[in-house]
Amino acid sequence: MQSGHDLTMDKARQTAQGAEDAARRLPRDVREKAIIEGAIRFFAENGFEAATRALAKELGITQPLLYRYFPSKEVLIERVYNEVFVSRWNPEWEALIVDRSRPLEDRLIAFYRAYSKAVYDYVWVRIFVYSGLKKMDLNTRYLTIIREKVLIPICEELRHERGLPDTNSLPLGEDEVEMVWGLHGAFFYRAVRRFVYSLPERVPDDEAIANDIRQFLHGAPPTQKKIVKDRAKDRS
Amino acid sequence: MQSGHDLTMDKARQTAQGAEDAARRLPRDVREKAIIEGAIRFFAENGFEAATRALAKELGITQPLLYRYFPSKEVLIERVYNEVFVSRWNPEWEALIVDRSRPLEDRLIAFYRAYSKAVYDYVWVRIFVYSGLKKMDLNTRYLTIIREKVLIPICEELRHERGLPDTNSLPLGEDEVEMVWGLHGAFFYRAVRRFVYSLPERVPDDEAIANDIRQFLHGAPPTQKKIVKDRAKDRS
DNA sequence: TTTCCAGTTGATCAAATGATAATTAGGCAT
DNA sequence: ATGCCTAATTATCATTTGATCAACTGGAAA
Repeated sequence: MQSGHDLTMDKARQTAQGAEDAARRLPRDVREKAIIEGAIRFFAENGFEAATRALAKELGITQPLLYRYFPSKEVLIERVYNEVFVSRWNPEWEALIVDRSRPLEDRLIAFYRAYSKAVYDYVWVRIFVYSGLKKMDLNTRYLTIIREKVLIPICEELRHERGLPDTNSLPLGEDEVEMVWGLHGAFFYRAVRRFVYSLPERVPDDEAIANDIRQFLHGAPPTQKKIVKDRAKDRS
Repeated sequence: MQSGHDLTMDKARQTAQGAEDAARRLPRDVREKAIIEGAIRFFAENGFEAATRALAKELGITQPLLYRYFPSKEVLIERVYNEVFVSRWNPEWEALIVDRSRPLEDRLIAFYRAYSKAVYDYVWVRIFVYSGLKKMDLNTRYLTIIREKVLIPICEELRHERGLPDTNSLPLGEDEVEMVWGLHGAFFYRAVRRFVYSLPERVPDDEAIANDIRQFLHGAPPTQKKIVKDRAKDRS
């Protein structure tokens, strides 16, 4: 098989070998970036237990070269985390949620659509789930931010929207926050279905998200009123 | 440290060593069961890439013994899947959803509470997510069942509830099913938060589930009516 | 051209891993 | 008590894995 191949391949191998060709002898920073981006895709696909040799192969380089750029696999993985998570959170989103010059429905749709552009992403979702299973505090920290910067503000806007007491006179109850976790779950589980369980996207995201929000806002008031009433009773 | 311990430990070690004592020389079927149950907990915690030696240590046995009971690691993992998934689906649940002698709200709350008893479980959730990341068709198959046996029936009940045309005269649209995926996502994401991301259970499950359902049922009609109306228009 | 240096590779190590074979030892039937 | 059957262990193998090091290479500077 492949008889006489070797001679003709010898030339070709230099430009296209393995999955992607990796133009030999790159400047340091270019090669470093190539490794990181390759590592992101590779670990998102195969998990962090996957072998560095396989990563190198996919990059079209040899395995020891990785160690010229990163002192250990662990450090490389750390870099992958940073690259994927740190710069995908846009602080403007926080202001968007509490901008009372617009209807709440518009704000929430705008926020979750914008957020989906950053987060409905193969690499993001899988690396987030992988690191969650590994019990990295990264996830806990991230979800704490979600809670503080997204869910609780939404709770407060909901209170305001319905003319209910603000959170100073009546602190938020866990069940109120849990209610909004429901919205967030509907939103995030869509990405999990697609990127973890490989189910197809059957409804365009923007449409599905708008439905999520409308449904949430229509459904919330009764639950919310009940919760607040119960809490007011408990406190007397 | 531990001076003179060795002598007294010698006896104790026979009954309690490592994490759990593993009473030497068990009958074949008992040991087999012990291995499987240990493997379930072990792989749920550490993922399927984890080493068989670590598993053996946790079981209080030696690693080669595993191979007296299972020809390969892969076969053992297969057994773990079966043990965790096959027998946790209760066909009675399907009947419960479509039992029109009860209010839909009651049925859905009853179903999701019962389902949560089987599925809000450290082992179940983590193994399901692990196998999803590995792209086992197991997950796709399972979620197909969820779709057919749970989500679509709920859609049909919703149509009936609101006096809308049944699915024979107007087939279900993907967006209608997607809407119910939202409920399911709120439900399942609660378990992911707890067992994958290690967030605390802040609201009792039964209560949170009842809120999910009530909110869903209050929020669904407008969305649903809009969807059905749009579809009727498209078909003309 | 020659020198030099940074990018890259091939060879290799030590530890870990899945798996196997030979050996030991516990408990039941006789 | 004795001997047999088989559960369980010890020792070991081949492969894989993260990591290291000396040698090679190609282009820019002298």
